[in-house]
Amino acid sequence: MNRSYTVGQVATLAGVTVRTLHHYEQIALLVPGDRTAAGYRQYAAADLDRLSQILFYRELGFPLDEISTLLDDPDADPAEHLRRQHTLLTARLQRLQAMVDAVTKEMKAQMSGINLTPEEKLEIFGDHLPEEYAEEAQQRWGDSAEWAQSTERTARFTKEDWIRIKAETDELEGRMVAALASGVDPASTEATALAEEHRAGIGNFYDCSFHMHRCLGDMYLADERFTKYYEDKATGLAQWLRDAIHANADQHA
Amino acid sequence: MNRSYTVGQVATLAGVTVRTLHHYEQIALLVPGDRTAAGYRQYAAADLDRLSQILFYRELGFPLDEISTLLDDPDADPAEHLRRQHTLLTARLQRLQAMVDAVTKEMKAQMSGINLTPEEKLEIFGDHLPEEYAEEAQQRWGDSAEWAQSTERTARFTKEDWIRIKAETDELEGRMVAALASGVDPASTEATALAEEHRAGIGNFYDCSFHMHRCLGDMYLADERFTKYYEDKATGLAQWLRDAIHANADQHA
DNA sequence: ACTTGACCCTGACGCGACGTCAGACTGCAG
DNA sequence: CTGCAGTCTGACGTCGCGTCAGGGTCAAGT
Repeated sequence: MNRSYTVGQVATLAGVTVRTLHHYEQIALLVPGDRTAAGYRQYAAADLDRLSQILFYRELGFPLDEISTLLDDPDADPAEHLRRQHTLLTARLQRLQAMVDAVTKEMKAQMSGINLTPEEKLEIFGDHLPEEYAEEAQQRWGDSAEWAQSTERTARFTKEDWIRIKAETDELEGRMVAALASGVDPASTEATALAEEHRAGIGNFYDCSFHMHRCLGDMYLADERFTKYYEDKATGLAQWLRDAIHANADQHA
Repeated sequence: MNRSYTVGQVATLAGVTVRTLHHYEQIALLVPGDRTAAGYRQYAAADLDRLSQILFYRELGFPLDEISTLLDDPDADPAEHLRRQHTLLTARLQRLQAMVDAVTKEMKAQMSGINLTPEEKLEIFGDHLPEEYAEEAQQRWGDSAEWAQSTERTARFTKEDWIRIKAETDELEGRMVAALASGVDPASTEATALAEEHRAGIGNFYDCSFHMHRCLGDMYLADERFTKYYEDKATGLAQWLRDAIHANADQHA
């Protein structure tokens, strides 16, 4: 019965350095269950167990303090962790797959003598935040028909498409800000026209029904990241847009 | 013709901060082609191109100075980079896949009430160096019959098997060190007996012919990592073992 | 012409996650 | 009882930036 392990043993088992284990104890991430009379750390099986979890999340890029809170969360049963880990991994797999695709695409392009523009190359790595959004979005809506439509359409987007869409969106949002600033009622025809333009813009990605548009509008208030996006443009814009969307949908009911 | 970009533009395009670009210039990793009269950085298309490469290798965990040497290598045509990137990516994909497998395995185990030992859990993350070896090994020998045999056999290894094999290897290498230290001629029967034991040990993983054993022995000298492994045990051991292996193979020719 | 606000510059310090000594103690093998 | 490998606790170093501070620049609006 191998009951406990020394730092060195744990280190070699886990493929980390002794210093790392010292560090993990200092920040109270992994405190060995016991000590010998001479002060030697004694790691128990449960400690190794925890360490494996730590290393897992670490490999996925989590900061150590977040790992702490994750693992010390009292209402997180092991199965919960496993499920989370599984989804995290599949997300990473998709990201990697995207990188593979990008590289193969560039290989093809190079072989046929075409040179991609730097913007095109950067698109893969560039949209890191949108990329994270995409991961989560897929977890939420990955099985919806709209999602499939969106990925299908965006796959055919050229660089010019992206630039155009970005410009259109910016311009539209600018007019919304102006409308809000000059006190336009979200229920007014001017506002609902803007909302309808918004819905049309989404049509670039997938067919957005009025009902779905309502849901989106609600989410702009419910999800703080969307809220922040709009509130950063103008305070009250998230609410205003949501109301305009609903008014527009009412009109078309 | 959008000829040059400001830091901010590059930053948003690439999804990094301005500070990062400043940093990359400080360490001479990415120096913008030009500056305006006022001292503003002006990034050209080639700079963006280089940045995308940088971000690629960075995402795969390369330290920045290594990226420098990689990208500044004069005899590395773009196609070379693309090939390297592709292989790196597929390697990572396999690693991730292994993690996925491990997690699913643990999920299964948990559902059936069996609890894996911490050692088993750590094996996935623990062997990080061996893991990297494995990646490269697969790139080198991934299509050989021996590789298939090896993965097939190791897949059936239990924890006890690993411990036993490790112990056996350590013990054998200890006797080799002793033989070398006491001046045993690598061509002597004592040395060839050790070499034969070494070959038998490899038999744990795959059937190792004398010819293949020769190749392995040569590689211990050719590949610096293997060399280091043996030289760390005793200076001259790599050469000694290689000679003993060849002498043993000669004997059985 | 003037202001304003967004963007840019150069230091310089801070931080997370360890690496890497130094100096001293411990445990076990021969 | 003498090595020598393993362990201990500070403490400083490193890498890849984040985050101010203090000051110049640029395009737009008035």
